[in-house]
Amino acid sequence: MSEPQGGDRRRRKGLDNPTLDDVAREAGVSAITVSRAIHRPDSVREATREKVEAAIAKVGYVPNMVAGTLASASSRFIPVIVPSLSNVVFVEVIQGLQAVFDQHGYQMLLGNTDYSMEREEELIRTFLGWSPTALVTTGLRHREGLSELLKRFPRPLVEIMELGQAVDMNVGMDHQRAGATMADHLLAQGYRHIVFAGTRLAHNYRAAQRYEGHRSRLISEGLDAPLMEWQQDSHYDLGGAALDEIRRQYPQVEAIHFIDDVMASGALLEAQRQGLRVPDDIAIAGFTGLPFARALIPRLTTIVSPREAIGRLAAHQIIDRLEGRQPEACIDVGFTLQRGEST
Amino acid sequence: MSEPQGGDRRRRKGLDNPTLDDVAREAGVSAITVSRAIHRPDSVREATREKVEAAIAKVGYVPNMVAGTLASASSRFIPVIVPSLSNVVFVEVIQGLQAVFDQHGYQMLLGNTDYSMEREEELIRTFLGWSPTALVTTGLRHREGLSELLKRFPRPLVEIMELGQAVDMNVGMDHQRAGATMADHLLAQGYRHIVFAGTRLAHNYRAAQRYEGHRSRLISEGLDAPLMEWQQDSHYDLGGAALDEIRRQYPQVEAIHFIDDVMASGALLEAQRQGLRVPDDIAIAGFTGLPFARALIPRLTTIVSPREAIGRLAAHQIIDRLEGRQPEACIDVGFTLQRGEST
DNA sequence: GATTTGAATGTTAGCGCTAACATTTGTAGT
DNA sequence: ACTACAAATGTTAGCGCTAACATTCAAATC
Repeated sequence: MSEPQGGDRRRRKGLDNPTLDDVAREAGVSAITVSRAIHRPDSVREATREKVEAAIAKVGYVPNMVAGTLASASSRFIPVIVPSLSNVVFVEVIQGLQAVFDQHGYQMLLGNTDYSMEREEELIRTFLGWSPTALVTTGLRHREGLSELLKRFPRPLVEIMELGQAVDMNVGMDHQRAGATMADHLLAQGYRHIVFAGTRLAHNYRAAQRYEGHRSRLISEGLDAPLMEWQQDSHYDLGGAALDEIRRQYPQVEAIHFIDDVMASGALLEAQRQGLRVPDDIAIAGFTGLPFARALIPRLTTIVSPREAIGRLAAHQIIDRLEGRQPEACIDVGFTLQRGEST
Repeated sequence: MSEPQGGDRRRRKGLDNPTLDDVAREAGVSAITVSRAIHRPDSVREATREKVEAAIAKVGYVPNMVAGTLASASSRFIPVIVPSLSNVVFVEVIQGLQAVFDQHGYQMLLGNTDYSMEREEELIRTFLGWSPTALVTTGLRHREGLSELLKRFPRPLVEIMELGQAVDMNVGMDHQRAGATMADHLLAQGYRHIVFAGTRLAHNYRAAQRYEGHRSRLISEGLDAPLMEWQQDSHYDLGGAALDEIRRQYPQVEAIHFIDDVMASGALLEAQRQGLRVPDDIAIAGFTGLPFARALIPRLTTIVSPREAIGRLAAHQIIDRLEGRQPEACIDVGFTLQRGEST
């Protein structure tokens, strides 16, 4: 009765939500005026804007972002690719990114590669179909085809976490130097039998870089730089198990340089459980600077990376670029050796 | 030369990426055939599909998801609204969701409310503009206007974390019962002076429900149920500070029931630092069941909630519904009291 | 009052894709 | 060969919005 039923034989479904046209009709203006009242309120007269706002409220209009994006050829999506969410580091980076993106009205699209470069390429290819405004991905190494694709991406692109030859912009730290710094610290403390304990280094190549830095220092002191590696994700329990295995394999070990604070904390607590004195019987060092690592007794010696800052800085590089400014293209966020009593 | 320059006076920019038409021309078929070859490969002849695939590779076609969504009135987006990413609980829920969504080709849109219901409404309204396939949000309480909007949302909707009167579907646990369970445990251990320590309970009302459960048990034993509350986010250091404040204010305190494992762990470690014996001088209980809480010495008594499972189950409810099955509408994931030596 | 000018609003034509219907092609049965 | 019918492909018309251009309107100037 209310609708001229059947009308044109060919009707599309839609969710029959109210559209711009409905608002326009209600407000007695044209659709484009409604669009302007929403997006650039200064470009319409105040009286018009008020009429439009009332009409929007009355019909319960929710803008269709998909149509807007298609028409304007630019979404407000920014995909963010990280290798893992199990690692707090990336969660904090994401929080930094999100805080800034939120403020500027951009929507993050989260992609998790689980440290697989194939998955990274797959994710990015899909995301490109959403006309993203910019792109954030982790690391400087990609599959060859992806690198090519990224080079052709005509919008801001930030590669985070490490430093080096970036496609576009870059925020991170020098992992090799971080590994070397910790090695120096351990050497300065007088330790000579130092084992590096890592997990999945083939995938987590940034951790492998830390080992490289560590190794080069030990070698240059004429020392061995043994590596113990586990093919599973870092975990507290694994840290405890690692302590045992390492002491069995290298009975004279004096210090263990762990891949991260999770493993190191697990080892530290296991040492206490076994009545080992830390650092006298065994010194333990981590990497990341997690809050609870500083709460442990003894406090864990670790390297603190400004994780949320990486996210914020990356987001700001993008926003700056989008707003026509010239951000620093490569930002070294640095790191800090945080001495605890565990070494 | 190659392009009829100027042609129509009115030309839109676009990113001039190759389109379906370009692929169609290259393959010598129509656009819709290409579309079908991509989305329902079984509906075209094998020879055609191969021609199309070759053409896609040749022109470097990337499907425009925005146009596809507009035309089909359904994206493959599923917004997920959580109150915080600082709390590991939600990170794990998200991982559960993501694992299942990934498998089925849905893209999560992450929204973070920071425990604000205004922000929740704002986020959901925006997300609705993306024609989402389904929706996941945290908690059963929403602003009034939002509840109305959700009731009218014609697609699968899951409210996670707690149990009760849901708009559509629901996965979670009974927080009041969890609080009561821990209170019972503490009472059974013989503690009579028990303090509940919480943070931002007005926002985090699920934690407030745990306190309610705790309180009702203590009251029914004729005991006081004092509450200490801090207006900041849970944190290790705050746990330590809380221990001090509580012992100052309630010198006879025997046990502290903390809002979560982070606070509890901070207190546990601070107790050790001060030479207090746990649980003899002070018993400490948490909530969540974080991995490292079990690594501490003594191990923390806590309540373990199946966090990743909540995510997985919610995602499966959605997928089931989308695929025409009839999932359980309300799933109680339960919880487990995990006894450590801290109580 | 006629003219200029900038601000406010309107008209038109797509953005790139897919639903719905239409047509052609292939395959079997008689 | 001739229908019968399904499978494969094509044609057409939008999805709801905004860019680009066109027009109208109001205030300012002569």
